[in-house]
Amino acid sequence: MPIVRFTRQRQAVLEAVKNSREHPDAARVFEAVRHVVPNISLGTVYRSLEALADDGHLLKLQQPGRPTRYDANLDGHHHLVCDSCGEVYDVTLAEMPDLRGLVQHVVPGFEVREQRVEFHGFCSRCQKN
Amino acid sequence: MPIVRFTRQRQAVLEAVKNSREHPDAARVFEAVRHVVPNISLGTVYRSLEALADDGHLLKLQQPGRPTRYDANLDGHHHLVCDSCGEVYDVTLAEMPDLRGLVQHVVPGFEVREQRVEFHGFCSRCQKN
DNA sequence: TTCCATGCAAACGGTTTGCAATTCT
DNA sequence: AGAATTGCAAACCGTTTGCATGGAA
Repeated sequence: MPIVRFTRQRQAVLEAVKNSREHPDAARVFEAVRHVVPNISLGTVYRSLEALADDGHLLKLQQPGRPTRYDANLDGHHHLVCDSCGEVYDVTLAEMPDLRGLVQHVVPGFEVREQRVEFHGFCSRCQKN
Repeated sequence: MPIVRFTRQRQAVLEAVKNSREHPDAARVFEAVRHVVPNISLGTVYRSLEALADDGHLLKLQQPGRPTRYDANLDGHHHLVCDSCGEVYDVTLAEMPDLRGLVQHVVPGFEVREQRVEFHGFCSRCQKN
């Protein structure tokens, strides 16, 4: 379902994600947006993020077991996830081999659309544990 | 915390995952285990799965937005995820390039432990939508 | 003047947790 | 006798949804 009305709320939500240097989740976006649209509701933030992601304005960054984060950086890039604090870093890689061919034939009839490479580990801050 | 007592419940939970041809989630394991340990509780199933995964007896297969699935196949393998029905297929790849080196230097001090490649798409059944 | 979008609050679903009772491969 | 583990139920937390109101096209 495409966005029909680009309302004040949705603009503010999009701006909030763009202006954030991290990859904020709904709660953080809510915090930030309240300063612009004081009586916005959390439900609207969720619906706006969903709509903006569906429309390709945002990237949905789903971390299992953690709140979904959103990313306004639309370039093809990969993610470096700290397994301790959950922080997600963007990683732009010049050369990422296309691995889809390796898999294509394994499960008959499966249509491989996308490969997702995530690198996991511990950021410098969390290594001190 | 390592498993100290390998109780009837935990054995049954482990067996249930091993005997399942799919990658069952806690609810499915609960179903299966009740036939063996009738009055086991769902909480215990969760705690057993967690403990078994921590101990390396099971692999935790977290799909964002979907219930966590468990995998008794401990060989290094990758996953092929149907974005429509959520089914997860194991994929054993003879040659998987090590991509960690590409990333190592991007975020200073980050210790890259693991690379996770997931292939997403649609299984043959779901393509008929 | 539509009907899409919002605010609110309640519901949802998977998972976790507090606690007293049980059990000890 | 001590400590790990269990069953039970309630709490948790991120997210979704129903519904009446509001506002953009």
